[in-house]
Amino acid sequence: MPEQQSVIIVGGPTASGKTGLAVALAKGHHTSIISADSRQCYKELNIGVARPSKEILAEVPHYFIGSHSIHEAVNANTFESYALNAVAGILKKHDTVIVAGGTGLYIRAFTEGLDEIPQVDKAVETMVRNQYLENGMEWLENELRHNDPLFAEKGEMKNPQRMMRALTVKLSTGQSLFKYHSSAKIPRPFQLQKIYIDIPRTILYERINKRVDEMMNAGLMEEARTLFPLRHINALQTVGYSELFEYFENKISLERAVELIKQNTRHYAKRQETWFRKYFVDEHTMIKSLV
RNA sequence: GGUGCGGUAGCUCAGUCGGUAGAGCAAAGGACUGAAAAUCCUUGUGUCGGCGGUUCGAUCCCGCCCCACACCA
Repeated sequence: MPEQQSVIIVGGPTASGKTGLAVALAKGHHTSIISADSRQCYKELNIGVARPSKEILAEVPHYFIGSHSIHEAVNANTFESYALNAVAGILKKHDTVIVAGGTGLYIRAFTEGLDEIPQVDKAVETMVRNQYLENGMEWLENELRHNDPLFAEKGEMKNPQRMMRALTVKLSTGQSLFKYHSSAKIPRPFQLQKIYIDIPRTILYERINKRVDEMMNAGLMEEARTLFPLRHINALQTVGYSELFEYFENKISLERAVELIKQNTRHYAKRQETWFRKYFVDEHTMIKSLV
């Protein structure tokens, strides 16, 4: 079998040590890293999203770190094309690329592809959102029942985010969101190796708690304060920022905010584990425990 | 020392006009194809502070004790 170019995926929950492992691998293969992280890609976010240090970024070329603005609409689709494009470029000079990150959906979009769904009508999207904010779940439920019975029957009818998306797709394209879905994986022109970092829950939680304290010492509060006026932007619905925004609004104490950042980060890590448990189940996966 | 108010799930508390009890949060599990660090779903047996008494039956009534808080001395 001929030597093939390959992509090494490094996944794991937040604070599990993905950055360290990815950097070591990248150095070993003399190659670059593509971050698969839905928040580290924003140039306005640094401390709170545990972006790799300047030193690390200078040592190993990174993609999708500080590459976008919170004012841009970045999503799984954006990442899929961005990453495929970056990988193609890197593989012209190297045989291996490292893709490391904690956003499961992005990694899957990159390795397996998303189905083609036409661009939705911006005006429709805004209308749906405003109507929901004004009239609530009942309105969303009724609209979906009338316009997209398929989703109403099989979709998550208690999840406003998904419901809004489904309704928007249906109203702008005339077809149910579910009609666009196929479970087909899109083949990629490279071999995949997957590494999952598995750490005992209690140790992971200790690391998270400690890291949050370090972030606060590093100036997370100042970073959040400058972003406070923009707090309604989607990209800022982020653990570490939302809680401090509440503190700035005098809704909770600083002590409570820090406590909540830790707790919400733990929740986040748990959700990542759930996602990855499913994604990393195949013969190409290597489970690596760093403890 | 006296008086008052409490002691119920890991935490905050509700409740049982006496028939062994339930919410929120935490925690755990899960879903998830253009907001994914988001969004959503599922899961609640605990000597109802201790020991006695009354009762067919007490976590609920009575007595004593222990603990916490508040006030008075």
